[in-house]
Amino acid sequence: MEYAPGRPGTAVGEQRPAAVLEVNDLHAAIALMRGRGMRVSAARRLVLEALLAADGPMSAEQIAAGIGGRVPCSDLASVYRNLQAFEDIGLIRHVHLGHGPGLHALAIAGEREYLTCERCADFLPLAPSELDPVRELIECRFGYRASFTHFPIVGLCPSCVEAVGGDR
Amino acid sequence: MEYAPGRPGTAVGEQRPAAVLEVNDLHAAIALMRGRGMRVSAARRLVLEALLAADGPMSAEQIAAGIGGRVPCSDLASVYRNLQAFEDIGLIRHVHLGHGPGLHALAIAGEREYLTCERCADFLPLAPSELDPVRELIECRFGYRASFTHFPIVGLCPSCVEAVGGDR
DNA sequence: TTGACTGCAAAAACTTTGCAACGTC
DNA sequence: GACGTTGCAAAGTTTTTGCAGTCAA
Repeated sequence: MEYAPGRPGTAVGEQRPAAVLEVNDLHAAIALMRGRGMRVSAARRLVLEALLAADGPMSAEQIAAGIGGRVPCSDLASVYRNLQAFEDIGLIRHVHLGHGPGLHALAIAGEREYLTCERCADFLPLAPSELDPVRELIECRFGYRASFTHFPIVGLCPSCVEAVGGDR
Repeated sequence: MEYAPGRPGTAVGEQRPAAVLEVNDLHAAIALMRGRGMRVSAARRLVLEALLAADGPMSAEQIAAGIGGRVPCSDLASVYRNLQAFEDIGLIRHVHLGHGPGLHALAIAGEREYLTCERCADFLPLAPSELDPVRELIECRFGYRASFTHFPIVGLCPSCVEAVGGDR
């Protein structure tokens, strides 16, 4: 069974926050790479195209396999290296939605934080501002400044809450 | 969430058995095992002793190495199998405090939820009731019923908030 | 006695690294 | 032409599985 990323549930927070990077297409991403002194290779283009075509975070393996497996994409090791390089310049970020491989997504229009369901693996991307009240409550009570960009809030989504009943 | 490509036994977030009541010593744990039809072997005793002696969650490797490395403990594969078995009956649970191996702890006197620091790896165990206000806020706003037993709240601890300054 | 459990070995899943050849600037 | 990047191979880390022998009930 595959992890099946790229299927956000009922998007509560789909209003795009103020763009941080303005990376809204391949050319902008490439411009950013050039600006940082990175070379623009075919392998890197393919990684970016896969991420742009996806509707959610992808695993390195999915990216290496190419979009829908059609594209004879680059080597998995190169994909990992490039994901790291892209993350270093802030072009992408990765998130751990439960067990399994880390998932990568473009850092388009700023950060995303996640709620994810441990039962059905659905996830809900949010703009950080939407979780600010949660963050404030946690910092007020425990002093910790929480971030849900890299490790999400895990729990049961509304459907699964209903499915498993009121308890638990 | 559950990423389990052909790997039975990695189910995350399956409905767990009712929380273990007052497993506060080796005998109670053994009684629970017997009650569930499990055999009580030397290897299993060692795992339990290591967890009882620990002052926090342990990795499988630490458990296999024995308490302080003194005990010629059991095989790592058996440790993993037994941790799985113990978790199946609700005797222990495991948590992912950042990258690295999963960490295991007895489910003594109910659950523990965690806040963990992504900078210094410190963690703060809490009784679930302490996080109920956070849970309520999340469920009210997004419908998700969050649980921080398996994946903690990740962020910066008070010391690291101070160390990195006001901005993040 | 029986079959659950163990230790050992091997492998799977995910990720990183070394290196010679290649392709971008 | 220089050197950053690639693909291949190998290895590292964490966890799982197969198997024959062992041991708890």
